[in-house]
Parts: sequence; structure tokens; C-alpha cells
Amino acid sequence: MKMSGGVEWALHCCVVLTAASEPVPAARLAQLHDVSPSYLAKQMQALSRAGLVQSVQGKTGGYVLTRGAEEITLLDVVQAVDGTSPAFVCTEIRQRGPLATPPESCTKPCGIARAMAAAEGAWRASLKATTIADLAGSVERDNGPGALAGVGSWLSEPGA
Amino acid sequence: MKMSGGVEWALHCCVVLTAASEPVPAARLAQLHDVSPSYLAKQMQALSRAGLVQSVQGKTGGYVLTRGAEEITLLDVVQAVDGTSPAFVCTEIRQRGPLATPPESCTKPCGIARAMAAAEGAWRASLKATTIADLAGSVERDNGPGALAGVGSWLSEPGA
DNA sequence: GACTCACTACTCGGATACCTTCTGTCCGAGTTACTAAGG
DNA sequence: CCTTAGTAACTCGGACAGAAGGTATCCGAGTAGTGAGTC
Repeated sequence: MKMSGGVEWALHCCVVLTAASEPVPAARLAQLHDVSPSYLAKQMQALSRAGLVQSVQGKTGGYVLTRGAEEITLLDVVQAVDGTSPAFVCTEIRQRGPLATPPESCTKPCGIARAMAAAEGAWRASLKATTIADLAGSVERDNGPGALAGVGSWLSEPGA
Repeated sequence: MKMSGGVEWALHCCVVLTAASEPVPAARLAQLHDVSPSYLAKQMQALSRAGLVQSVQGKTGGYVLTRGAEEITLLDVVQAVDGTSPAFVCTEIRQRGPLATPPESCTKPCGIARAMAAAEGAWRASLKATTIADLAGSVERDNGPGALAGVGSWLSEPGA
């Protein structure tokens, strides 16, 4: 089980966008993080499709958060990039083989599927409890106050 | 993010092995579930490597659980088949780019990594709280008492 | 001086190759039960 | 009848192809800003 590496990039980008007051191009975000511009663009497209960020076209275009950072949860970002389908998929093998359970007895998911779904539910609940604003706060706490402001001003500077 | 499909097979096999009193060959387990024998053998090898089941060679060989069903958690099985590495891997992109955080300031994981680790911790805790014995109990509850006993006797019958 | 228009440069968006990982399969090494012969 | 050697069948275990999804990339469609030309 492995999560798409783009999730990390997308999360960092969302935190960074918190400090921006104008649209930020994907290329500039890639430059800031020193990652592939083309691939990061793909992740931003996913965020745009999910409605978390809004794309602005044209010369001074870029991406902007559509809502306040405290209204975007980690789960939103993860699901936007990595998809909403659960990691565990029950293939109903109980209905196969010589001792198959008849379909009429399968009104609810089997115990295994229920347990796995519960675990994923706990995972999602944990992700939903944290917002981008919380992450921004942790950055300020870790790197000192004003760290995000510095990033915000760097984003406004003309690119090197 | 997608979990290996073999996890489902392995879990079902562990539950089934609860009802067996003698070693069960992988081929017979595959026959019971109507899945690829070769591939299921691969999953059983993973369980054996993790020490959850013991392999018995020879003519009447097969696999046996090494401990009581109440001492094997879902997490044990999932990690045996799917690996122990976490789904989210922090690549420390905060240490890259023009505004990189100096390494001496990175004594602890960044906020994003901490939040993702917390979510996976919740996931693992949920999986750890359920045992194979619990699953066996849910089978008896769903399919009626004696269901597992029937499977156990089928396993003992000479294969068709 | 103000307005209009065409142009340029920059943006996003989706369609296109490459590569790692998962899926599925095969054959060889080793062990056990069985059979038959001999004492 | 018991012992013993040999045989045969069945088991696991790891090494080998094929397919799918993630990774990385590129080029086209569209839009905002810019400058010249005109009234």
C-alpha cells in the first residue's frame, strides 16, 4: 500500500497558498519546492477539479484557494489527489467456491470488509480533524513566526 | 492508494485455518475460495515469513496457525502481506528549494508528516483492536453457528 | 489625451511515453507416507 | 510378523513473465496585459 507522492506536494502547496494574496502559477510553486513543474501541475489540476483551488488564466494567472484554510481538511486534499475509492476492496470471495454463501444471505458486508472499513473510517476521521490552517499554524510554531509571510513575499517577487 | 488484493485472501485464509485441526495445503485453500492457487501460495509464503502460520512439508503438509486466533490481529496479517512501510512517506521537500529550511532546524518531522502519521496510527490502532477470533465470531453470527465447523470438515475431506 | 484594436507572453488543461510495483505463473528442492521385499 | 530400504507423490519456496497504475513530460487552447495606431 503506497500513497501517491503527489499528496505531499499538494499539501505543501495548499499551506503555501495560505500566505499568497494573488494567484500563484504552478511553475512558481514547483520552483519553490524544487520539484518537477509538469508533474506538480498535474496535482494542481486535481485540486482544481475537486474545487479546492480555483485556476486563474492569463498572464497574471495561477491558483488561489477557494475557501479559508480552516475550511479545507487534509482529507479533502488527499482524496482530491489520491482518489476517493477505499484502499481495501471486498471482492466477495465468500460467494465463490464450493462452499459459497448464497447471495440472499449477503445483505451486509462480511466481517472482514466491516473491520477494514472501520479502520479506514478512523483514518479518514483523523485526516478530517486537521485543516490546512492547523498545518500553517504548525509551520509558524516550528520555523518561527513570520515564516509563512516570508514565503508569501517571495511568491510575489519576480522569478529569478 | 490501493491495498494489495492478496490481503483479503490472506484474511479469509486465516479465518478458515481457525476451523482446521490439521495442516491445510495452499492449493486446497485456493480451491475453497476459487482463486489462483499459485498466487495464493505467494500470500501464504508471506504469512509464513512473518511467523503467523507455520508451513509443514511433505505429503500431508500444509499451513497451520502458529498461535491462537485471538492472538493474531488484523494488523499482523495486513503488514505481513502488504508490508510494514507507511503509505505516506515524507521526502523532506521543506529542505529543498530557494527557501529551504536548514537541516539543523529539522529535528522533528514537519507538521504534514506528523498529521499523516497520526492518521495512519489511528488506522493501525483500529486494525490492531480486531483479531482473527473476532472475525471467526462474526462469521458464526452472520452465517449461523456451525458454519466454520462445516468448512473445517470440508477441508479434511479428500479433494474432488 | 483617450479610446480601440491587434499582438505577445503567459497561464491552465488534457493527451502522450516511461517506469516501478503488483499480479499471476512456473519449476525445482525437500519431506513424508506408502509399498514391497527381506529377515 | 516385524524391520528396512526404496519409491513415489505431494508439499513449500523462490525465480520468472505480463499487466496495471503511478510518474514524468510535452504541446495545444485560452486569457490577461501591453503597445501602437487612430480619433
